[in-house]
Amino acid sequence: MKYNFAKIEPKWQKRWEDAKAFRAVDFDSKKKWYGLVEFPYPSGAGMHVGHIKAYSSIEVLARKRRMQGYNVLFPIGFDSFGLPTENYAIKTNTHPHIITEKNIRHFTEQLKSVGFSFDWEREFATSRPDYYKWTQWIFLKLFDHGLVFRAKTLVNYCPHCKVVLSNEDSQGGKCDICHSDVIQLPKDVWYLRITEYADKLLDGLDTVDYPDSIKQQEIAWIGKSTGAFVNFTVAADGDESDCDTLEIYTTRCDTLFGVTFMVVAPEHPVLDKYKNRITNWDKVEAYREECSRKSEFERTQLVKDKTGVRIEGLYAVNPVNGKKIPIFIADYVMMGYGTGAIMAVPAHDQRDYDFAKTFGVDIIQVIEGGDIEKEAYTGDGRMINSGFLDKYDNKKDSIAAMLEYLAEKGIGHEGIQYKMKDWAFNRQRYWGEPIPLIHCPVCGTVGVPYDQLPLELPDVENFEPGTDGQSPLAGIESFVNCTCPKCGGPAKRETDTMPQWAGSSWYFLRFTDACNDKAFADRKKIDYWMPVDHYNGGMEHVTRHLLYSRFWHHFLYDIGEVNTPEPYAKRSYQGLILGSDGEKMSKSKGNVIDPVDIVESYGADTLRTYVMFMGDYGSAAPWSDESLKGCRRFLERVAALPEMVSDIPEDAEIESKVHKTIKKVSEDIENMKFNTAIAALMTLINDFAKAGKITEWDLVTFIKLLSPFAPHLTEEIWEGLGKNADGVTFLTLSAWPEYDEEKTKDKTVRIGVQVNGKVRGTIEIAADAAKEEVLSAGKAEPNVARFMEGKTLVKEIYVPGRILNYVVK
RNA sequence: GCUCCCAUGGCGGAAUUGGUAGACGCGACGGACUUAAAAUCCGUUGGCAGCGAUGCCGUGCCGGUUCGAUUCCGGCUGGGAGCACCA
Repeated sequence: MKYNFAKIEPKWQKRWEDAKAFRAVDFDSKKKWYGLVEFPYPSGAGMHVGHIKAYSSIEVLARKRRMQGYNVLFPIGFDSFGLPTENYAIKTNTHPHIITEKNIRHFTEQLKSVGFSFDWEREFATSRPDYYKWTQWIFLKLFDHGLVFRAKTLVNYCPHCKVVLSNEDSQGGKCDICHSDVIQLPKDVWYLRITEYADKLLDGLDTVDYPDSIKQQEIAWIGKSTGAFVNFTVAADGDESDCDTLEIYTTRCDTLFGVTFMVVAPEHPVLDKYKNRITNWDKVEAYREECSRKSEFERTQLVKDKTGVRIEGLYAVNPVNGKKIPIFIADYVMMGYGTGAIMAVPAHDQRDYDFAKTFGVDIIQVIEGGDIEKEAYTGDGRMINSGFLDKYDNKKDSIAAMLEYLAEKGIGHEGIQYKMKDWAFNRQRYWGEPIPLIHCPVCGTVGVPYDQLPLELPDVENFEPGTDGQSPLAGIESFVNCTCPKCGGPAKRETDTMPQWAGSSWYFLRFTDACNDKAFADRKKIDYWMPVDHYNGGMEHVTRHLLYSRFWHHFLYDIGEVNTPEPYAKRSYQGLILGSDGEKMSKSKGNVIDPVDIVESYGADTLRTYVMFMGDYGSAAPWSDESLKGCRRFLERVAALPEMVSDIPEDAEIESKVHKTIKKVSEDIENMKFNTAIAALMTLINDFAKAGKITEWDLVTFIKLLSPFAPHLTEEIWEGLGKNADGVTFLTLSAWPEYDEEKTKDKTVRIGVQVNGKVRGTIEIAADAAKEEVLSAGKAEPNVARFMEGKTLVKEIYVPGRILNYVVK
């Protein structure tokens, strides 16, 4: 058979589609398997070769599962709200809706050309009202349960995109979309109380099958720490009656006796309260001003050189020893973590130490060890200069003792802090889900009634965000003005939209029931399909999409809408495909590979096989046209296999090799070791070539094993064997081969024979040979005998089937 | 700075979790076919020495445990990812 992929591939894609071969059947009695890939953002650039790799793993598993008799749900949709489309709309003055639908058509065509076995009947896009109706519905549920709140705080703001960003969207101080520097602005924004779910998100990790790297990244992002809140007293010089408490958070409350000053964040409200008491207010205000102009990036640059201003006219009192200590304002203390104020222990904290050295504050050592003349000592040791704590010599005991003391005196208590912050949720942009809230002057903030959903995104003339920091929706009076659902009085709509991540936070649920207009999904269907059995996606989503969607799902579980707290039973990730130069693919470097070009010139099967063969699935690997051709050569040899089939009796040796390959390929696919699965098939075809002739069973088994990787070619061979006479008995739905364990075992084994740990020869022995027999066979090996001659045998080690080692002196 | 991960031929990568290092593919070299090239097929391919059998060296570096270490432990060096003044 000549390998004409250009003819074969569209032919089978059409036949599978016509026969609805990959349709998932709700409530089927077969065991369900739900495989998920991160649905694409339909950008104008079209599909990237990285999409192919990301989707191929679950594709291979899904095809194997169908052959194993599972009822498989392998869906696809589009995550179609977002800034790139909106920016393109502004540039071309075309409605984002039109651009989006066009891009979706393009993506669909491209995905189909690769032959992915998606159930296209469940396709949807997050920007369509019948979908975002339910995104809004879930938002309202969050609102009803007190998980949506508005607060004026310092927020991350991208001046380029003119939009407020969440912490997750501004990792490393850079905007997630345009990569420009993010600045901090005080702004009134909507938050989702994800911190309420911090513990559930942490604990849930123990119940799921995620790689450690993913779990650790989520744990680090959530950043749970246990410590203590302690109340210090602040008072004005000369007027002790004018006092207040200043609460701090610390993880080392046992060092309280070493506190020599306090530091508050520049934005701390205590400053405003004592404005009239602060004698150097000019300096304090100037410093505040200076800090507010710095970007997050600048603020984290000067790690060594601490800046700050001493607050004159105020002092604090250390609650454990009554000592008066100075208070400073400095930007190394953040308003967003803890209480925005710290107790400074310069002897045992390097930042406090640097600050104390710069400002000439006392340093009192309270833990023995190190050399505090040079640097802060952060290790463990015996407590000193610490009153009742001096008897303790480790931090666990001293912290426990101090906590007890604080509780007894009523000056502090144990507490928990998280690095993760609440999710800033509104965006001052057009192309997103309208936030279904109404501002009523009488009733306050009121949710849009559920029966009025979806709150449709109105058409606007101009998609450009307003210079006043408002969404384009703010300019549409017919949208803004409404009546309050509670009191019926005039009210105004919220005009901001939801962030990019809203639609993807629950999309996997929609796939269980994509067309439902009564609920986000039918509960029975959720119960049948959920949780997702295997979810593959990129590492870049671990502290964004993965965290957000787990949060929403935990919430939906808590209000009784879904059957499990965790949405994904198993998560994996793919490594990047780099350009042939080893660099990350980018247009500017000119090293981008377009999957469509590869499909056209080499075929989808070659592309699919290659991305799975390139290397370890989880690692980055550079693209190589030469290696791609190697996979093409392999498939051409496969196409020629039927010519080798003849009516001969099964050769025992070949049969054993086929059984071993069934085992190897089956196990490797389960372990996502796709490269070695394909290597095993290459080895087998080499063995076939050496044998010259093979049986039809050999061939059929081979193409079944290869089928998940190269479904079109193998389907064509299957048809050529007359196995698809009815037109619907597809190879890709046939039974996965089973192996006979007995036949994977060799009758004889070659083992290495070592003398003092060095291999000196090999012997071939019966697999079940007795130890005595093997030991004498080993000694008989001429080269081994040469190395043992004249020496005394000290020890003989035989690991059956593995190694034989003689220790001689 | 902290946390985690990684290091194997000219290249991508294998190695049954302590048991013959380098599977499979690419590239390279030699040969067949061809007027020629491409394609295809056959052979060789970690380094050094040797006609060869074979020997020595070899999984970033130094040391340890072990009959035996790519695998385990300690210490370096180099690279990657994440977090980043988190109190």
